[in-house]
Amino acid sequence: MGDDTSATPVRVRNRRGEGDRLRHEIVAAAVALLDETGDESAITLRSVARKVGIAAPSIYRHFPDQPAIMLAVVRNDFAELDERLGAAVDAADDTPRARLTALCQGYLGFAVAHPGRYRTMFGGFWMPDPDASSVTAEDLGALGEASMRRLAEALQDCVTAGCATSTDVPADTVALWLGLHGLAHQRAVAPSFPWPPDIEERVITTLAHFTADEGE
Amino acid sequence: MGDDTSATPVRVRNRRGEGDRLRHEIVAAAVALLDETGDESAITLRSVARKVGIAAPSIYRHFPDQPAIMLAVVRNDFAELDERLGAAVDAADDTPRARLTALCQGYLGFAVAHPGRYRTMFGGFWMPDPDASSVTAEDLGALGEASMRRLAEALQDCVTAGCATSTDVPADTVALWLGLHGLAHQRAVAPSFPWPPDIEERVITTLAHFTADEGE
DNA sequence: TGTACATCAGTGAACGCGCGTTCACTGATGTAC
DNA sequence: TGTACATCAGTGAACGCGCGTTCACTGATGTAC
Repeated sequence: MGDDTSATPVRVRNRRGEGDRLRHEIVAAAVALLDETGDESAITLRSVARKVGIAAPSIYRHFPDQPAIMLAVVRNDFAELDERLGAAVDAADDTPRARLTALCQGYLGFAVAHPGRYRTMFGGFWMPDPDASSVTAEDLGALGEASMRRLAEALQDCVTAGCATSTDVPADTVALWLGLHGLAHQRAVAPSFPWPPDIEERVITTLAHFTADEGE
Repeated sequence: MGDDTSATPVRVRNRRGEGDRLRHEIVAAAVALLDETGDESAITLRSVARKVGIAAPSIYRHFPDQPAIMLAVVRNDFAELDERLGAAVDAADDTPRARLTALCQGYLGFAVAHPGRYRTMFGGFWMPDPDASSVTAEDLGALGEASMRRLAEALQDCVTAGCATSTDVPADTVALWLGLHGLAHQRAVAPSFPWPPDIEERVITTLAHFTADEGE
């Protein structure tokens, strides 16, 4: 009945030259599905199309296949993580130790705030077959490099300033990250486990090799 | 014609009272699928039935639904992990430090040997909806308790013997396990990452809080 | 200013697939008499 | 020892579902002349 006033939001087609806006809507809808369900398998081509309010084939104008949507989602999430880490460092006291601590806490905070995203980024759910999808191994390997670099620099600063002991900063950076990841991941996966209240501090302080002569 | 000698293995029906044997065949087939593909989503009710060589509905005589198969697989894997940890401790030198180290190495060795199993056990892929499946939260929570206890006891022995410093053994056990898990999990998920060669030793030694006065 | 036309954003119907699950069944095996 | 029968292990066909992807298309929008 020509119900323009219907409660159902009617999508207005983008104007010429603005077709790229749908791309962002698609990624945003996929991220929203992930946040709502906490389950990356809820992101299907058809569920995303439904969420955006378009026909399923319309997605192909913007993504070559379904894994390409996932890659866009994960890239988006890594960019947000890196942004959060940057903000955490900026807000911290200007000592190497405080900045490294803030970085680690920011990382863990991201995982607590977005467990579904964290599992999708780091959980290894999503290992697309390179022969059958448009996503390459290089696409995947490049993810998270920026955040790892932040961690390495912060730890190096601590060592240089003498507030952390490490004979091999790159290797200890990896070890520190593994501890953070183990905690972030397992809290996302098993939130009902009886986590010790000071587990964050315990993991960070131990793996950062902070020297004892500086207080918290 | 009447090819009893056919190359295709023809399943012989179990005799009366031996129907439980099929249950084990089903679990074994599911584990084999996991080992071959490294992907727990390859374990479907139908793929398992195909692997065993039975009709799909035959599974329902032994499992109420598909998640019940997964639970049986995961329980089987946790039992094997615990067995491996027991063997690792038994084979180690009889010092607390050597035994804790062997335990940690056994844990990591299991993950390297069976990355698909490890990801299925600890990856959080498989969080069945309790309303829609026969698997309960208690079923899941009980998994891995035995192995965690082993770790706690070994760390306590180290502290008692004075070869590790810890003011809170339960919490430090969790932290140690998180480091092991982070490494095991991330190596299973991203094997192409440039892992430092001594990363295992680095993680174990740091998180176990070993005292310096004893050599490797 | 008017109009034909190319371009662009998005659609609707259909495909084949594998999935979990149901139903009524088959036929061999052991058991009671 | 023979036989009727209950039990048990497993089957075959079918269901409805959501998926990714393809195809030929529609109709609004901007542009060239």
